[in-house]
Amino acid sequence: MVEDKKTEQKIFEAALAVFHKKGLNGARMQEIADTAGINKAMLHYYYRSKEQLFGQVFLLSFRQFIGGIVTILNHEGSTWEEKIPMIIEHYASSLILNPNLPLFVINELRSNPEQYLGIVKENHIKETVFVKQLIEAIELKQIRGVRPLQIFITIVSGIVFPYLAEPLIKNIGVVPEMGWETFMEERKKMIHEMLIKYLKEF
Amino acid sequence: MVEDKKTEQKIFEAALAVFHKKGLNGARMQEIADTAGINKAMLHYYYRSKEQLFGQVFLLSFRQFIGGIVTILNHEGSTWEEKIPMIIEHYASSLILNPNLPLFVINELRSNPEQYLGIVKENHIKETVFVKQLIEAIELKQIRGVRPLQIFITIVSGIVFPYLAEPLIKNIGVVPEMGWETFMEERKKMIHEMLIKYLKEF
DNA sequence: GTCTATAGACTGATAGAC
DNA sequence: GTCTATCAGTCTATAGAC
Repeated sequence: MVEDKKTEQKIFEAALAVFHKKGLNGARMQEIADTAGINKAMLHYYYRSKEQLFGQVFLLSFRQFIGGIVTILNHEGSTWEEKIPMIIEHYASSLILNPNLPLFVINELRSNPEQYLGIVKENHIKETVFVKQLIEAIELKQIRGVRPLQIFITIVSGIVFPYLAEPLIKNIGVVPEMGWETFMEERKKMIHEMLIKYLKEF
Repeated sequence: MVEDKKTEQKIFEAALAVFHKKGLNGARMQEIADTAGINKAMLHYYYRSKEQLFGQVFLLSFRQFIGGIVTILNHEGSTWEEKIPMIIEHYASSLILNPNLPLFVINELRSNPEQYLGIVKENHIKETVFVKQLIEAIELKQIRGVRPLQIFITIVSGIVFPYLAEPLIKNIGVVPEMGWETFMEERKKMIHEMLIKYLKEF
């Protein structure tokens, strides 16, 4: 229980990679074992079943997906206006590191909505600093009276969706010519400007 | 080949429903047969293999997802400004009828990017009337100089993403209190106003 | 065309040697 | 802790009767 964290960790990292790419149904225990560079039997030795291994992978993935953002939303040292580019930047950079994460979380959450309901509900954004700052700004008539959730979803949609639909977007438009990175840089700038303009000029 | 389109069609409709909900890996031929109300052997009689049945389902689904929108984008009798709410309304209403379609298409496109590349490339939006109208408006300095693809993706993101992340959104915010329909009506209005304001006032 | 029965392949899980 | 060998269950696909 103390020594040999190594194998257990190798398995978990391999499971993360394979599950993220193939999902629960598409993933094979054999492939996870191969990726980890060990035998299939070890997966069961450390994690009992595929389902349990998956459960742990999902839990971490979900917290990774939603957790980082909550930290920003609750940041005390910045205004709501400063937080918007922070949120944009957070998603954009974490998606480069882990482009499969959002689709993985969304998919498995959709196949088993009730099973993971508890974990999801832990992450209410209603009580965050960001939302409180927006509500206050609305009351002071500094910005338009839009529901904070709508503002939040607009940011997340604008950045995350293109990554979900990447194989689609790359082939229906001009992305090949300009490059994906340039495309995403344009997007970040556009969403930021658009949102600020909409909120402040009314 | 002439008579008995009935069984073949029943199978196909069942396959649509099951594949959309469970994906290629999650779907079972048995479940499709049960849904269609016939025997499992009939699936192979009409469609040879699971893979072939899936291929036909995907093809129709993809065209359904992208085809309707291309018609709007190529509508001659409306300005770019009129088309924006049309696009929003199109996605919003088709998603109510078929909430699993976008995730299905995105998922299977991501697992086999190269296999369906040909079908995707058929649907370039570069040459559409909508894009030409936007480019013309940009040249006449009527609107801000934003890449048309960015405008299009902003609309699609804003409407489609909430449906993808529905189980997430419903539980992190205030949606339960206000209801999903109200939430989406607010979104449609917000995206429309935000985009027009951003494009026209610069 | 439609069914039942079953073959054949794959996969998650475990037993048992080391 | 780690491996090989294998079981038991599941799923696609087909053979064959009607």
